[in-house]
Amino acid sequence: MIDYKKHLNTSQYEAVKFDKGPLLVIAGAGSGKTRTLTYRVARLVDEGVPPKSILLLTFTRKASHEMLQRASNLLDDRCENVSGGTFHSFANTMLRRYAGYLGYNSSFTIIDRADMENLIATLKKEMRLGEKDRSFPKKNTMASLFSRSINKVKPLEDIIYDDYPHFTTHMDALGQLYAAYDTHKNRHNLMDYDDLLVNFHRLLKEFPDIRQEIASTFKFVMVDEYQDTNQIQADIIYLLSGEHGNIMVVGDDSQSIYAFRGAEIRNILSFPDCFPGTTVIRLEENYRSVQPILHLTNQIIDQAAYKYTKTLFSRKKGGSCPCLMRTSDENSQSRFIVDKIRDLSLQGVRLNRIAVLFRAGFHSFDLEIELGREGIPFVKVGGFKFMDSAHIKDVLAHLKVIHNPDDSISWYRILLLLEKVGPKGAAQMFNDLQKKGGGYQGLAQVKLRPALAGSVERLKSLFSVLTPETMTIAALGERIVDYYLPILKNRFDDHPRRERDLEQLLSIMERYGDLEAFLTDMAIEPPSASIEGTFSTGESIDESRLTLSTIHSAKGLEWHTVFIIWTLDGRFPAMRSLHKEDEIEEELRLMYVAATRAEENLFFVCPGQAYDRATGLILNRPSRFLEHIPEDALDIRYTF
DNA sequence: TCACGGAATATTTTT
DNA sequence: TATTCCGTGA
Repeated sequence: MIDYKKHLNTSQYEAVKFDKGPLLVIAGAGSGKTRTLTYRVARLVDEGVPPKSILLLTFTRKASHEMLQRASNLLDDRCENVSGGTFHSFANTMLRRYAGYLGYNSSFTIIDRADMENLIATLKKEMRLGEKDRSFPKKNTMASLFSRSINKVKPLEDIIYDDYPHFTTHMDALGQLYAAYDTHKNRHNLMDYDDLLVNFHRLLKEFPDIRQEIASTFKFVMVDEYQDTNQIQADIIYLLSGEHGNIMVVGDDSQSIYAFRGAEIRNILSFPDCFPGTTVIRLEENYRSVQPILHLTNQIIDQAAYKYTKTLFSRKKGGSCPCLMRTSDENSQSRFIVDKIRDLSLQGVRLNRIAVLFRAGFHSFDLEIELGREGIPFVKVGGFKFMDSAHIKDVLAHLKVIHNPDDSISWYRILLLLEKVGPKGAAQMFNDLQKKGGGYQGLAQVKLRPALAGSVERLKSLFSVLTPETMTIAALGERIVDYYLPILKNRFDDHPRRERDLEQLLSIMERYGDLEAFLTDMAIEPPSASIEGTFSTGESIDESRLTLSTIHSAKGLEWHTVFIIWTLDGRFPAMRSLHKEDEIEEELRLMYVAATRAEENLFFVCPGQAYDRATGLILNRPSRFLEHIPEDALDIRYTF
């Protein structure tokens, strides 16, 4: 028997014991949110609710894994069978089953952000839009624009007018591109991340009996990080649980920092209106930080205009006052941190208990150089992704066309690898191959210029030996890698390292028996960024490294000592957010998230002045979020 | 039409 | 840092 009362505080216990109906848990930073969800899952299963009928939705695979793992440890293995996962993976599962209803084939391919961008860029070129126009948005920006329009459920025009007014001149072209992008996906059986949600939502909305079927399977619905849900996700939740109303959502409005991706803080703020009769429980005891840090973070978040009021408190005694350190310039900021880290090491604080956080990836460049010079080992998180590297994508493309022969993106990628084949050539060949019936049978019949014959022959013979019916995935992968190695060596100077990555990929393939499952996982639940082999060249994978991270990537984590750099007004909050009220609010919440990562020591660092290229202004004041904090909460010092 | 080199440029990113 | 875009020569 689990002794719930003993392991939980009063509010946590109340949430865990809560039975039926809508429940909103406002879980402050470090207040045991995961613990509460975990215990509730265990409790339900413990009391005989079939695990399959519990749906637990999260934003990351890691979070969902961790919770079910911990629930299993509490109770038993039954907890592993709880339904759910990430929103995207759940949507995917349902869509594979019902794709036909939406005019899709169930072997659709999921395309990632890079694929999305490349497809848009190719279409732009084909349609000859914005040629040689420097003011035309970059592919990255276009992808954001389109995605934003979907996630905010707003027409593209509104997005452009409101958020990207400098692109209004390109309105028509962008509209055409958007339409072309959409048609292309439909025609080639492709779905991007947004489509997974949108189409699942459509399925529930447009086919009531299917909704009924799905909704009746899940008697208890739980959602983690509710403040990060967007409109579509909230609608999905409503459609799934509106009828029985057994819905528990957990989140912290003060930590909503994904509005730029469509997250709607309104979802959590107005949850009680959506589900009448909602019980609200607040978790306000913080188990992470010492009281002086909470004293400060409470004051930071007090400046927010819209929020659920809550005041975090801690029983952790001691700790010193957080400090704002003003330095002369960027480099002295870096040197301050290096010195301080030296001090801390002498006091016995290990490097992996320290983090430096910043607003944007490039804010740490100078520091990285300084750390390198001083020989202080560090990891920068959020940067490089295993799955994004070209060589991995190249190999995967060959598998993808086996599963979905219409996958134009992968075909392009494959064909572009051939010598003397560029964008034009690839487009031509892909067209021909589709006319001949598509897929690799189509490829076999394509007639070619003699100059190309050689390399294409090799590709044809590769496909002729790839027989998914009789071969394991790893075996397919091996053939493909054999074929690909010469290309790899030709293209990349650092091929030895990349070759090792491919070995890794092959060993991941060993774990799968089903091609579709493998490809889906690689798209929406890829292996974590720091795959072994990428870092471990000789030296042991010593976990004693300093962490450098964007604040976004630091959410949910904690360290003994935290430095927040570039807390200069104009950098943080960023210049571009200053004229929009809700964007400033989000910057404030971001500052709050950053500061609440610290357990014992918290330093804000602010270089004396910096030039802002975009506006031509000299920035020289500390962040406005820190300016009005009384002296007893924030200690201001100078290192000139 | 392709391949390559150099210059310019930059929010944040769970899927 | 690293990615993207453009101009050049083959």
